[in-house]
Amino acid sequence: MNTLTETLSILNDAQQAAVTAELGHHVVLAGAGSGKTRVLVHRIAWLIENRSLSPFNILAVTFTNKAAKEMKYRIESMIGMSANAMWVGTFHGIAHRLLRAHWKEAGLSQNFQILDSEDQHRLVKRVIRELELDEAKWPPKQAQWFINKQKDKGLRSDQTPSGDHFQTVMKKIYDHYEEATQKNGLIDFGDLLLSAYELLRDNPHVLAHYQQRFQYILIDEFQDTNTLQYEWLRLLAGKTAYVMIVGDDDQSIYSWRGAQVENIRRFERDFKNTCIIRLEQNYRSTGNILKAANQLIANNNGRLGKNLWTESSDGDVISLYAAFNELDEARFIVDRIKTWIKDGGRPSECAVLYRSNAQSRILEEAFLQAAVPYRIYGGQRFYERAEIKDALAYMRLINHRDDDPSFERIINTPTRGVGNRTIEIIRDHARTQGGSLWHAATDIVTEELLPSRAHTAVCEFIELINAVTEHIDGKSLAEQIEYTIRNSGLLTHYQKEKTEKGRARVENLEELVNAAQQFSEDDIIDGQPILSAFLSHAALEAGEGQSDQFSDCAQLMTLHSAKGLEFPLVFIAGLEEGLFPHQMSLEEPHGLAEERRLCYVGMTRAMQKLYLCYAEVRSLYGRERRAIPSRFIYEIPIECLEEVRMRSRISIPVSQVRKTPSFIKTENEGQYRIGQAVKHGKFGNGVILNIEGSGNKARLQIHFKKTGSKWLVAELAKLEALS
DNA sequence: TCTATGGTGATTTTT
DNA sequence: TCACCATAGA
Repeated sequence: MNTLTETLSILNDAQQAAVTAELGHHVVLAGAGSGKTRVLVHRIAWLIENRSLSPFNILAVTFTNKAAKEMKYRIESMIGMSANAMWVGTFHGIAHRLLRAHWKEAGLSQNFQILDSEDQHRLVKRVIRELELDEAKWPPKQAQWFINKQKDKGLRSDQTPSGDHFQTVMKKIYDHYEEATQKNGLIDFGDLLLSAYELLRDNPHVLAHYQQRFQYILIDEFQDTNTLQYEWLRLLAGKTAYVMIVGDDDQSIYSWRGAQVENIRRFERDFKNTCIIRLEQNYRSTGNILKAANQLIANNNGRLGKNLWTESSDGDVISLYAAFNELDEARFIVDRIKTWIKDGGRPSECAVLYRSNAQSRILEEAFLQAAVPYRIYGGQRFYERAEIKDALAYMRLINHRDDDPSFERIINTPTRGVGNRTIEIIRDHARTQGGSLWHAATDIVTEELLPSRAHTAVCEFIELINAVTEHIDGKSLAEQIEYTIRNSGLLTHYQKEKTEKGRARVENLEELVNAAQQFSEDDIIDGQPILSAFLSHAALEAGEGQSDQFSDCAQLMTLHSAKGLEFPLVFIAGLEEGLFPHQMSLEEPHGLAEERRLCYVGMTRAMQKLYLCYAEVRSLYGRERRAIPSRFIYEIPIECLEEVRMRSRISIPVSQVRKTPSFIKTENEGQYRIGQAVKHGKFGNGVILNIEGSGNKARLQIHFKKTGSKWLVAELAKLEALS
């Protein structure tokens, strides 16, 4: 296999060590831009060619579909054969596959459907209403968050501790939610993982089968794994599989959705004789950018330790622009991008990164005004659009009559005279008689329990679904969908909307038929009926946000969505206290450290040139506020920075601002630790957010449940430690 | 069933 | 400020 030996020689020592490491457990600490994917792909190829492992015995897990696809593609082009026997996928995708194959052992119905987060939100809302709870007091969002958090920890509703009133109510909502999903054969994202975990845990023969099969397991972005994913891995790996995890603790930016960086350390403990390999040579950024990023991240405590270096030159210094306000900031950025393009660069080589989506609007306007092509990442994805979800709800109901959320979604979409009152009657009937909404509706119709107009409307709906079901039988997937959207009245409904939006919706529906056409040729999943497979695909892979993804545009996105990407020219906008680091994060234990990692991720996206921007005045929620430059700016070595001055405006030189770094705080740990729960005589319970100094002289920033954040002197505060 | 109005509250996102 | 919601009224 010449290709492999040849390409091996272009890898650096650390990369080669990772690729050719003898079978065992490995942690690969892969810094930003250190060629992580390349190592993963080579490793797999090496295992197949030099250790004669069959692709069949390898499992590779990623977090996003995009990463999974890329990995699979690169492996196939490297080993020169199809890697279909190998399982490469996301945690959710693999869990889904397991559950389809073993639905019976997992206690699911054969045609279980996947709820995406919007579906989940609706269902939680429905449950809260049914429990007659005040929605203002018990926001569905919060309940949804609670439920997902429990599932991330591996807890079913009956396993969640009921403590105070809040816990008790949440638990009750979770309980009813779980009942509803089970009754309707539905499974949410968290449930996919949890059920897959329980499947392996409770079925020794299933577990043994997969343990025997997967002799080698690779997991990418390990810093993003949550408790449940970790336990699942432990279970699946058993005592025999070798596991290689790849990750970077400095790029852990998802702790707020359950990711546990500590899993990297746990791995070293739980998997015996683990060998650590560090990839520290960076192939992406210039020396200055790297030096600045290294220095910044050095302010965090408890790192696994890693220092990126590069062979490339220092390059340009980082430019810092103090904008007068956010408009000025946006104009400046667009102006510099215009210059970049004028000098022969491409728009797509430029990225503007920001902390919160709200910042994108002003930027967008500036791009529009200057006629520079741009694209905003994120936003609504294809399979999440209302019209697409409507169409899919029809398909789901056709596929499975007991899918209540789908029933509710389309019973009156397009409007067909089934009002709230009627739906309420159907719900009531379903509740008292048991069974699904569809079942209740057919009951009500045969027993003629409705006023005549509503009766006809419901009758027509039932007949419509039945007729469509019958008619599309035996047709191809695309034909099925096309027939359904045409005959359900959905297409006509959107065609009637004369707005630009309406036109786009019609186009999207047509695109859906197109997607179905392509699907039937590509993806065939383990004997699952094609429609069912397509519906799962739609839920698991929401698709790209925008259609013009390949055109040459400047890229606008949040710092979070920039992870994994790289651009020659990068701007980080809004480096201001309260915005970045965000106020909300400052009120959370370890929040600041994560914000700093986010900044690190942002900076390390830049290959050639990095701009940092902040506004001296920023309007937020309609109020103009004086902004303080972000502490992150001061954490960058001054020799890497150069302040940009614009025309007539006067800005404060960095050196001068630097004299008053009053907000720079160290996180020295002493008797107290960050995240610790404490009790104060007057303020009640709180959590330590920040520590300055040490011992009794230390000042503690504590976030109290009742009164918010306060700085207190440890000696005087008389705190009682709770944990 | 559609539209107007007012109250609310406002990070980060993948599956 | 603005977008999202729920509810009221035509």
